[in-house]
Amino acid sequence: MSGRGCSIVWFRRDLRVEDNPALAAGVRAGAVVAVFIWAPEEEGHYYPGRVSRWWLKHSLAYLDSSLKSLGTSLITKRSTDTVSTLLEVVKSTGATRLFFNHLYDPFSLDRDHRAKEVLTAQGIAVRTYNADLLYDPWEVHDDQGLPFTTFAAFWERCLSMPYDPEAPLLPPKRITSGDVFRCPSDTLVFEDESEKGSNALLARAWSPGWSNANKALTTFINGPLIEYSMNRRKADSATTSFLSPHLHFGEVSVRKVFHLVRIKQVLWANEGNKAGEESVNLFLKSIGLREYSRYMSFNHPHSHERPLLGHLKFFPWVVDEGYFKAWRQGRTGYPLVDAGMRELWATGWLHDRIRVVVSSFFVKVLQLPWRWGMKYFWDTLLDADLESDALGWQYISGTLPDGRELDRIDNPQIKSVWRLCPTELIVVGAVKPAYEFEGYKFDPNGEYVRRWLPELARLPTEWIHHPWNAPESVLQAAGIELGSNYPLPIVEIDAAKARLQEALSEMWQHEAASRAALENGTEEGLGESEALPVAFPPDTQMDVDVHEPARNNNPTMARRYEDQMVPSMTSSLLRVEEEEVSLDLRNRATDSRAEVPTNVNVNQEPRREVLNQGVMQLQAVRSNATPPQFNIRIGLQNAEDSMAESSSNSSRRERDGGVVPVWSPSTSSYSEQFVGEENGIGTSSSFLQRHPQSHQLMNWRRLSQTG
DNA sequence: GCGTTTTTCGT
DNA sequence: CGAAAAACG
Repeated sequence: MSGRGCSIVWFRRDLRVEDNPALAAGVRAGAVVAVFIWAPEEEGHYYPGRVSRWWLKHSLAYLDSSLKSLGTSLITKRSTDTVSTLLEVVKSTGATRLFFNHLYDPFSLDRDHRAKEVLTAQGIAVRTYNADLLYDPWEVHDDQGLPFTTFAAFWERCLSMPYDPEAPLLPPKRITSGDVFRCPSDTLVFEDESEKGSNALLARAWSPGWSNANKALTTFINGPLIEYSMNRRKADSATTSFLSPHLHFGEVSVRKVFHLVRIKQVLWANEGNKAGEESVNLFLKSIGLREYSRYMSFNHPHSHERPLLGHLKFFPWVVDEGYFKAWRQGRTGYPLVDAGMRELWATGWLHDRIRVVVSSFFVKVLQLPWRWGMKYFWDTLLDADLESDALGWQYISGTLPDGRELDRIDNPQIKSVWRLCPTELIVVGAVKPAYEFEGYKFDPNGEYVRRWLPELARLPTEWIHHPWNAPESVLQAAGIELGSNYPLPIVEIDAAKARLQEALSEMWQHEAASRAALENGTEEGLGESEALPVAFPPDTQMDVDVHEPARNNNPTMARRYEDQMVPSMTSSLLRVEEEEVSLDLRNRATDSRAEVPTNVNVNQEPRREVLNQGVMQLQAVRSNATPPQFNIRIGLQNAEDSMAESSSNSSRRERDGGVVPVWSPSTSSYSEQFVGEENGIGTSSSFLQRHPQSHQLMNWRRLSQTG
């Protein structure tokens, strides 16, 4: 593979030189031009937030200096069209090969697919690799070759695959630089003047860059990991790994994390250290959730905008921007929620447990549309990650096949103890006032609340999580005047509970009506247009500050059935409306599909729908009649690859980078149908028990029909 | 100790 | 809600 021309190594969210298969392949092939392309407008509404861009800026600088010490440097390009920019880079450097690592978010799946097609058509050899996951999504499936729909089963399989995840690669010793001088870098601007001040503080707490990521990993493994199972629920303990932003940008490979952690586990197991072993399992589970988020995103490319189970689209969301604002500012009147929201705003960071608290409060108490919350997380979290956050919010909203349901209100009658969903806010037990509020579980001494809500700092612990119950004298002594320097609860919990039940019964009513309509064939019966997910509205319409409604505790407030509207919080840098994009893409995909190179032996069915390559493979695996097939294969392969390919089976390895995850935008109709199918379900769990396979079957059948 | 009841917890 | 763990007697 060496010889004429150099290789482009296209860096994206794999900003490291160690265990970077694309870089390693480039180095193996000869001279390398490393390039990073900044085209955030392509991410649609998910233009990275301020802190995320701050991280990226520093991570890129770090990568550049690492590459320089190895013999080349990082070319940076500003672009509004990544694929044509790639093409330019190829032309100007005379490259003949392109290497990059897989991403699994819907934007990347589509863009990478196009990149591969376009460059392959230009005679460029495109090779891609798994660098982000233990296993590529299409490697993990059940015995029938179908993707898992529950996390537990998925993760169990991951941990018992017939082959281990790849061992991490060492960094290259030296990189032969391609003709980088023929391809000048653009200066990338990641923060504007107004953001610099806020960003200045970040550097005190965080150090982006791949070798800092390694340091964080080592620190964690040698320190807090062993206590992980004990401490994981404390809101402010420094016992998490703090790896998530590093992992998001690929500064450290998850496979390296996995291997090192596993080694520790074996060690502790030998010593009979049960707690340590358990800690590792728990930590690995959180790694597994990250894997699962990619898995879900790959198999259900719309999971960042549509509930996976369809009933939620009938939930009457409270569309109240005043609530939304109060939540963002940490002025809901619930100390733990408010402390969390202020920490998020101030630092871009939240402990996982607090994320659950604030997002549950958002969905279940305020009943605001979940996507608003997800968008806010995206804009403010240092480790904002589309797939992980989508999974998290869907989990909270009760729309995952294995998640808990939205309406988990326990035994209201039996014991006059009720909870608004398990771990979240409230556990009432008349007997134990100290544990009346869930806050005490995560923050038993109120230290976390006091840190982030100085106005409550002088309140005794007894009342710190429910100041509205405190006697007036106590409040006075603490210098608190509720409704003045700290808000009264924005929503009474009982009122919220009643409203939630009301909303849920409304949801099921609508859902049943819709199902009935479907069965009668009168599909349009119940305001489908109203209930159908709508894409993002024009920014102005949702601009949060345009019209702030008076804070009303009025129970009859605006409710809407569109859970798809997301206020725009970033200054509008968006290029096009989403519909336009997908329309555009649909055409493009259809047009280009026929042009997929078919000069490769494995590409036996070039005309096959490329809708979801993972699925295609899995079907092949299941039937066992044909080996897995990749409908898109890159042009030039060497003989080894072809042989590996033709002898492949379900447990094949993809070390040598033939596969690019493919998603074509016609999936939009696919997901709609998925949701549509699920509308026929009364409760997801019972349905799944009765028809454990129906998810996949209906799903995949639909898929092949769309072809 | 061990059957029974209570509490916890869940991606 | 239902399984698993803890607490009870």
